[in-house]
Amino acid sequence: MYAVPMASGDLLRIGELSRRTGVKPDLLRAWERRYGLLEPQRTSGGFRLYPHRDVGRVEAMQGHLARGLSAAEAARLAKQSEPAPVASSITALVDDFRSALDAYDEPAAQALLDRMLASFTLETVLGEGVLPYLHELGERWGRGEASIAQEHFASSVIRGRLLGLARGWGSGSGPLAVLACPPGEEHDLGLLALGVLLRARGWRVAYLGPDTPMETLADAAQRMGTDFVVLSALSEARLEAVEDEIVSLAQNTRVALGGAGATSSLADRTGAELLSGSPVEEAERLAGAPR
Amino acid sequence: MYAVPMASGDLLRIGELSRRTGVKPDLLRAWERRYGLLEPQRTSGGFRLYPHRDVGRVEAMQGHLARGLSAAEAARLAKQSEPAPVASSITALVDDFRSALDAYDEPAAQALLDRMLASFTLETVLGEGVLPYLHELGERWGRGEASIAQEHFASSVIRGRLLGLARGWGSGSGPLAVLACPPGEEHDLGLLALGVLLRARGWRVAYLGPDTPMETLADAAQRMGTDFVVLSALSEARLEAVEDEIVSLAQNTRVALGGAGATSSLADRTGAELLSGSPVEEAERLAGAPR
Amino acid sequence: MYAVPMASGDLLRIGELSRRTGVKPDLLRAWERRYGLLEPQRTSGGFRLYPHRDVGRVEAMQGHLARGLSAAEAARLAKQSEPAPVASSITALVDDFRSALDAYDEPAAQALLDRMLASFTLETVLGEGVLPYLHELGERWGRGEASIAQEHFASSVIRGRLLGLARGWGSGSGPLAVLACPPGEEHDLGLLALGVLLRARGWRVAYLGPDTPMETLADAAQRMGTDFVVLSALSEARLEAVEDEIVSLAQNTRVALGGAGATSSLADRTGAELLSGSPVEEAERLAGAPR
DNA sequence: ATAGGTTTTGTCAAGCTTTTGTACAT
DNA sequence: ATGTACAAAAGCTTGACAAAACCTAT
Repeated sequence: MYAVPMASGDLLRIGELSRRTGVKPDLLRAWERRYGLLEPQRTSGGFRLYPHRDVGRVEAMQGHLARGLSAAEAARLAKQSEPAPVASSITALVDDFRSALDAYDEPAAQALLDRMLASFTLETVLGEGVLPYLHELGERWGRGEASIAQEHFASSVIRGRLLGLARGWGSGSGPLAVLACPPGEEHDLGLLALGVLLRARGWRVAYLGPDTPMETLADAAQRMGTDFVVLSALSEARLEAVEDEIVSLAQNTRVALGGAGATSSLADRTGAELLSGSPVEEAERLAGAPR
Repeated sequence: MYAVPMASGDLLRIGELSRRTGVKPDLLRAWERRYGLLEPQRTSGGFRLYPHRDVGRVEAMQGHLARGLSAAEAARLAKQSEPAPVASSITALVDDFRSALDAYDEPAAQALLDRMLASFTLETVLGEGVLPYLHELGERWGRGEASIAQEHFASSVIRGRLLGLARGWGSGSGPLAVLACPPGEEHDLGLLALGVLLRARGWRVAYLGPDTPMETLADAAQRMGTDFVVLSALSEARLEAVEDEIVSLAQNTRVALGGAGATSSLADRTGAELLSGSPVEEAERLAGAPR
Repeated sequence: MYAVPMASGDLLRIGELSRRTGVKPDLLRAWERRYGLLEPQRTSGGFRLYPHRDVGRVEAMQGHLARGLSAAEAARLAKQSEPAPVASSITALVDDFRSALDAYDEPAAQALLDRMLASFTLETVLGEGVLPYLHELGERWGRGEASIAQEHFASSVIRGRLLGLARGWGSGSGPLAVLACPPGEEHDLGLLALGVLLRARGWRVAYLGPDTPMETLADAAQRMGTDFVVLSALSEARLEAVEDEIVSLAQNTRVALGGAGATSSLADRTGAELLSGSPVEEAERLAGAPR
């Protein structure tokens, strides 16, 4: 039964496991008895000895309970979800991705995107891979270390990929978001990422893209019967230039302002919401996802 | 794919049909009784259930009434003017495609693109479907018949699809073309189509897209060791503004000018080639396609 | 729709489903009783257990209700509608693809191919989706776990798609490859995949397909002035049967042997090259991919 | 357009069972 | 440490009910 010599070291007794997880010993035993959550070794005297990894398992159990799952389900999941597959870290892939784009090597960049998407969630790929890369590229350009050609080349590759992920994003029955940049604003990749992320959470998306006149936006929103309009700009001036139109739009529709150009004072003045976080954060918040 | 022409679809009860058409339930029942305008199914309990298409029929009825016809006549016309059900030629598909985009119906537009691409060659789909549609949309906008929102929405759908077809277009060993629009020029879909068509003929493509500064273009072309640069603009002024740079670029590299803004005199003055035909024609010519 | 197997996944009790959708438990039960909207499993004690996907179904129901449909209609649509096409990883898509083909669900399989191709590169879709599936299907058939009908069904779906991707692959100016299977060999999907991948790298391809007499092949190669002939077979015997013809063909042209039936000793004896890797690897190698 | 009857659908209650955290006796 | 007990929370089924929506007929 005990079998296994158990090479390793750290074994916890039930009191210590309880202290580390905040779960009472009685309950730990109940979980073991009822759901087989843990399978501790025993001392010759019968005391339970838990391997250190069981701390994680108990915490997973708590997490699932907190999300509202039944105890039986929570235990089942906590037992099965041991290994985090841990592909090579995303930062390594992003480094390669940067190199490929810097060298105008489109096929390599595409292959790296494939690998990122295969190993990580969409949120991670965008939030820790693609978007930071774009941000950094913009800064490098500001410092004269990257050419506009490089930025355009990279943008085109990424835009193609995002639009590919977006195909069909107008279908379904979720809430509808209309996405656009104000007149003069051409940087739309962050907004595009937001759209894809909202889609991943079940929303419908209608994408109008860069440099969209406000009259036409209001009209389109009305004709689609939308629930929600997002305006995004890197430059605050671009948003301020249409402040009045935002005010009137916000009277009929829920409006949110995003991108570096969206400030809280502007949001206050116009009656719009402010999306101050990254697309990943804001998509999560908007979709009310507990995650 | 998303498929299916949607045999059935949603069935509306009389209240909802009334809400969508603005015609009171009593009147809808009267039109049914008196003129047989509609022939709804019934629930087991006797409630009327209208197929979605009846919305259109009621709207047609309203239109005829507004033009002064008698109710009997209006109903007769509304009943007979059902749209042709089957679309098989590319023009029919393009008609549907236009309708879908006009209605901001992205999934339907995607499904139609699927059908076009499944039934016709890329050259046909672009040359007789997508590009003429874009051209027409531009003209409708010029006449105030289409909004910019519609143009942006359609552009985004089409751009996503073209970039999808373009994925991996940098790989292989064919001749390399660098594609860009001059500074200030934002209309790049024709150029994108050219790139996809060149790719279909075995070329490699590096795409820099709209609003590309000339210095950076020259630099990128050199670093990639390109054989060929294409500059495209709808506005002649945008090309003339960089005439000198084109001249110097053309001394080291083969350069072609395309789009409505490319004129033979400009080509003559700069030493560049002129792409006077459509992307389909020019791709065929450039790739020396035997047909 | 795709749904199906899905052994695991987290299961929600009615309270949690209610919390996530905002629909009261009573109403969820009523929808189940009256319209069969959901079909939850039960615990041994009789509690309902909903798969996670039911959240989407309930949300679809809510969406349709909000649009004014009757509850009965809303439920009907919510039941039939696809789960929201959420961008997900290639492995998830491949799993669904496998399930769809196993269930003889051709539209679902096509839709999944669409989504894979929209979101990933051709190399990834073939190399990690379609080809492994075919391989596995062959093995299952060998163990008697899959029927011939299943294999035929899957083959025809995939062949149709590959041929669609292949359209126009003879045009352009890249190197020309002639692809064929030797007499008696009917398994050509791997070869077809190789052709599509070579095409994606700019080659021209002439595809003669399964069961091609060697005289025909030699004649075609000569008349097209080809650079390269690929012969592929799963069975080594099929290639050995035409060993002499391969020898003479290889004296005039570059010849490569692929498929499980191609062995290095045969390649040595005939003077042909050996393609020992997967179609993806070999296409990359042959086309001298930059990588 | 009104009147009077029917169907549909969300909500609630009563009475009973299962699940699960905690307590306690051995 | 084990096993049992217990009570709160959450669920189940059946049945009923009323507001909203719809019907026909006048």
